[in-house]
Amino acid sequence: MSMHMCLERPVICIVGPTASGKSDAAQLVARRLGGEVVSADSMQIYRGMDIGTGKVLPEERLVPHHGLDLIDPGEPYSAALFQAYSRTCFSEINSRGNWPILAGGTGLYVRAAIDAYDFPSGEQVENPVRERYTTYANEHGPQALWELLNEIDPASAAVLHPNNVRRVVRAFEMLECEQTTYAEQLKNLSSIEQAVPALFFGLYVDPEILKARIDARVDRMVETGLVEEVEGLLSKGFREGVTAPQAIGYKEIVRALEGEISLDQAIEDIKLATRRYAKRQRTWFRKDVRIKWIDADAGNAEDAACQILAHIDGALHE
RNA sequence: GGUCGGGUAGCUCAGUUGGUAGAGCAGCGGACUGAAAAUCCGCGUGCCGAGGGUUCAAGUCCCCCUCCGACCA
Repeated sequence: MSMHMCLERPVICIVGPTASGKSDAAQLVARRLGGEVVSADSMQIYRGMDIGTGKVLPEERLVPHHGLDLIDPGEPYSAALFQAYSRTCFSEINSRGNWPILAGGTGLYVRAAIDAYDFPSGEQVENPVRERYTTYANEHGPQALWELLNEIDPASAAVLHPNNVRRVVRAFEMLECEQTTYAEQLKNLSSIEQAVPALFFGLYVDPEILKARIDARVDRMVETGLVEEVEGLLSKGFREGVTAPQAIGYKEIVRALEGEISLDQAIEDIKLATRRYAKRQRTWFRKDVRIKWIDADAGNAEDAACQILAHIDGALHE
């Protein structure tokens, strides 16, 4: 059950694609406003994954940060957990008299934090249903699994592509564990309802410029020890994780370390995967009409922060 | 200088006996409420190196020029 939060100050959301400069801008806004940053990033929650996720390191933090280093790479996590976590952060930050600044590129986490997303059966992460149906799809094919869903929940099957095994499995989970259906939850979202007061800002960077920035950033990651970071994680059972080993920058270095590809190839693969990720982020955030887009082509965090602060000022004096 | 191979989409290349062209990758667009840096769907973007010729019709055949590569001098 999501209840609507009352905060004295709206959550300042700063979103955008990877390498757009969200983290720096968020810090500067927070420092100026008297705020604390809450990261909405599905990979920065993992301890030890620092360089490859572009995490703001402790010595670089100008204000308190939340949402970083929440769990070990082997542990499961979910948007539902992030919803509960982020809202706890918001109310605590609020009670300290500070501004909550939500910054991140994981669109689902941002929406879970701010919007009236309902996660019916609480915070439970693991259940046997997921594995059972995934196995079924592996053995009988995606189409067969989809047809199974179509028999018991045609409405959900209708909005899911048979090849999207992940979502079809998720639909079964909702049926069997949560007394709701995939289609039903989708319908509830047809109009955006916010559960938390918020102002949205997006950092926009021209794709060509962003590509150059991504390339430079990946090179810098390798120079500052990405390979060593991955080696360290591997020795601590990194492979056992479900989500963490899928992170861009990590899966490619693992392949290089295993001799499947050269390091140079891994670096190229990381750059490409990051670019494609940025593309998906652009698509996700583009449709959210609440976002006020800030020109961040120059890559100047101070400047971006100033623009955001000016808009906040404007919004408060309306 | 000579011989051969090649010049087709951003890249790598296909293209039957002549009927104005198609794959992969990249790119672009999109979906997405419990793995989301994940998962999934859609779209070919073209002076076929330049010019001339044969033909109803040329990426395809002929001539010439040009560029790249290999080999021979």
